[in-house]
Amino acid sequence: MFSAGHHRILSTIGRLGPMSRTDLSRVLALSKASISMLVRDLLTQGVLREQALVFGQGRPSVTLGLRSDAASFIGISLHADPVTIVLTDPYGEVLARHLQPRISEPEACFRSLAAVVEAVTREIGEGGGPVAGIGIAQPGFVSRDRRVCLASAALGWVDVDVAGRMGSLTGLPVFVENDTNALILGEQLFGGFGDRPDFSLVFLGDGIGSAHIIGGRLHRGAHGGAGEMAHSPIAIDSHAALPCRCGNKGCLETVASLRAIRGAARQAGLEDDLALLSARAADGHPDALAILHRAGAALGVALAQLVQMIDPAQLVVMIEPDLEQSVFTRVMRQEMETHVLRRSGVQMELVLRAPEPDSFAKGAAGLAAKHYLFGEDWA
Amino acid sequence: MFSAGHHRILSTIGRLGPMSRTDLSRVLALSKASISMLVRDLLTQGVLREQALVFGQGRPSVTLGLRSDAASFIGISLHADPVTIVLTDPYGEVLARHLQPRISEPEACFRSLAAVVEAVTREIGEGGGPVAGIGIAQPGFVSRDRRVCLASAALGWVDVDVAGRMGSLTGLPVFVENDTNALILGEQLFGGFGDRPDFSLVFLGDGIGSAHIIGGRLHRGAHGGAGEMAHSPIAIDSHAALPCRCGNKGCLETVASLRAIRGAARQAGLEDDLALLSARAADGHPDALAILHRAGAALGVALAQLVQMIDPAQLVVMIEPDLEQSVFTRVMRQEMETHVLRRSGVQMELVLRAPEPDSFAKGAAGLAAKHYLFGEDWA
DNA sequence: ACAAGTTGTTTCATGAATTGAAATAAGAGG
DNA sequence: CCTCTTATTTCAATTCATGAAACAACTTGT
Repeated sequence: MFSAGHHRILSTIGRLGPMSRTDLSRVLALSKASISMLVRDLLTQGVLREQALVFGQGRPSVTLGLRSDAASFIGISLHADPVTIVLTDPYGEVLARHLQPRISEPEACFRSLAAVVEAVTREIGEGGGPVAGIGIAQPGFVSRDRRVCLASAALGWVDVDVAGRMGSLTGLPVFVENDTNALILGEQLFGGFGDRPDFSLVFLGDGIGSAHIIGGRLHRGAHGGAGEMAHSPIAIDSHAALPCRCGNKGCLETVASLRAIRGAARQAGLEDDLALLSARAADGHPDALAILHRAGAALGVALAQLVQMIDPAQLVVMIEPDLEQSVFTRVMRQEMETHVLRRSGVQMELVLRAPEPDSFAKGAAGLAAKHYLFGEDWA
Repeated sequence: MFSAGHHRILSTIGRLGPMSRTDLSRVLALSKASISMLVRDLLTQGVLREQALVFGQGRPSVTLGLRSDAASFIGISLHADPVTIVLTDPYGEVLARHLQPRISEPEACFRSLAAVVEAVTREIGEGGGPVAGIGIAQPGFVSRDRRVCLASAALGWVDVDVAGRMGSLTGLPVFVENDTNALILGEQLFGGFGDRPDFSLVFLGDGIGSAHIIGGRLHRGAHGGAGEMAHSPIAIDSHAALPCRCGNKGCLETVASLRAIRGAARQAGLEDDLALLSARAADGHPDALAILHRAGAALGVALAQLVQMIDPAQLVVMIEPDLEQSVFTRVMRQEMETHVLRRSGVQMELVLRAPEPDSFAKGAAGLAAKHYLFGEDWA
């Protein structure tokens, strides 16, 4: 379909936004002649469009952008129950959304998902292009080729050939990825931060996950387990260290996860609702303050360790808006900063971001979009 | 000098060891025709040699190896006082070694180093090829282009154009790198472990440093600060947390560095010698045991965090042989393992390795060797 | 000893990707 | 209307890599 040259152009425009042929020639270090030919192909194929004239000295340049109806992508999140299925355009705009109960038995799960994919594909109207692929985000470990779920505790899956089965049910290319990894890849492609070769993402939910983009590529680790931080021993020597489901004590997850925070609130006789807890803390309720302080401090220490080890240009923390304005975030930030050595003039950017309900599914769609735009070996 | 194709062949043989043309064609996914031509060039240029016949079915294959007299490389370690300067061949074999006092004032330092380089270059006899470049390993931060020392606390340097000055003094290409980074790059090239795309190295000395090879490339971080672990807050809530020179308390360095171990030994009224301390611990001396146990446990926790976050295929810990057989190492390993979640059947390899006196200088020479073998943009 | 089979290496004409230089296009500014 | 500047296209040439076939050098079986 596309040659390597075509993919280089598409991925550049996908990452850096619309630009002229001359810009492309500069960025890609290719001759104007090559760009001219490659762009012509992409225009006739209906993937790019000439979308504006930019006037300066000399002949105006024509900015080239992705056509939003070039192709559509399906993203499926198995991160939580209900399962989310979205259809997006190449910019990550959601064109359609479905929710479904999560089914653990693989075959039944795939059949019900395939039925939704079928329906969504048929529903595409004027605005959307043909579906180019399916991305699936799921908790657990995924094989390096993004086809097989090696192990997922949450789903109870071991060595399930997700891409194979879904592929033969739908006839579309399928890409499977760990949920947090899918999330960061979605951020990378659709997040609108331009081209950041090195950044990390931490997701705070009922569990805690992190993922890293290093040198522009997802870092999956030698065994696909990179980014595990939920069981980092943070409160290890504290006398109050809680036992964790992993068998150790004092894991980050036992203090800072939303589940842990709600649990601590219940134990203290408070409502297990984050908004209420934050409000109580803001009013000065000592137990509420203590719980959020402890959780924020623990996460802050873990973030500091991440920053020291990985040194990302930017750290995106996905956190419930209910917590964002609370003492939790304040303490987290402060604790992180005290434990990060800083060379003068050098600063890492910390970004707080509220997870949207579609975040994981959009990330999953991004997997398919990356394959379409970037080609076979983009990660 | 060499084309990209030539570099691909040289780097493959440098990393994976000698191999036949047909092997190269398989590994590099290039046609036999291309390999044939490229190899011919390298043979006539005296960089490769046909070094053995391997008999199997059919025509025997000719293994191609790097000629050890193809080129020599100079490595300079500013890691500690005395400065070490070595001359190596492309296999990392040390052909000559010089020691010099470390001079802080940049210009004087460069002049004295350049004089040694001059002398070493003249001394090369039969065995060695022409000097192809100089690598410099130094504590502190280095610019992304490996030319400028941005900041080095140990040397007191800020924005010193090391490569520029040394280059004009010697007329050779110069590459500067952080000392721990140079060490891991040396391990990668000369370590004899073949081709490991993902591994990490921790150096335990008076300070503690780590470095990571990710996807076959050094991970330097967005600000060149990746791998910092000396100030990871490990013993953070312990009542015995010691103040650290960084201003915080409970940093890894305050417990596990050799300096800290020796300091703790002195405080306990013991000799500040690692071998003696290990021996005492082996005899059951309670203070010695406590000191080594505490240090080993702290490092073990830090290693666990590293493994969880990065998930390397292999973790090389460079540690004094005096400690290697002691309770320190035993506790370190055990503590690390209890805090690493393991998926069944998946194992990370922990390698203990004694630092040689030339380790840093050899790593530095490796910088120049990589440039020679791999071409401009290898990291 | 000889033929057949297997694998490694080289040769050569071909094709694809990319390029530099020149030509052309489309504006701004006088 | 002319000149200057910058963007884009055209075109012939070059570089790079390739597939197929030839050639080489061994092992194995008879």
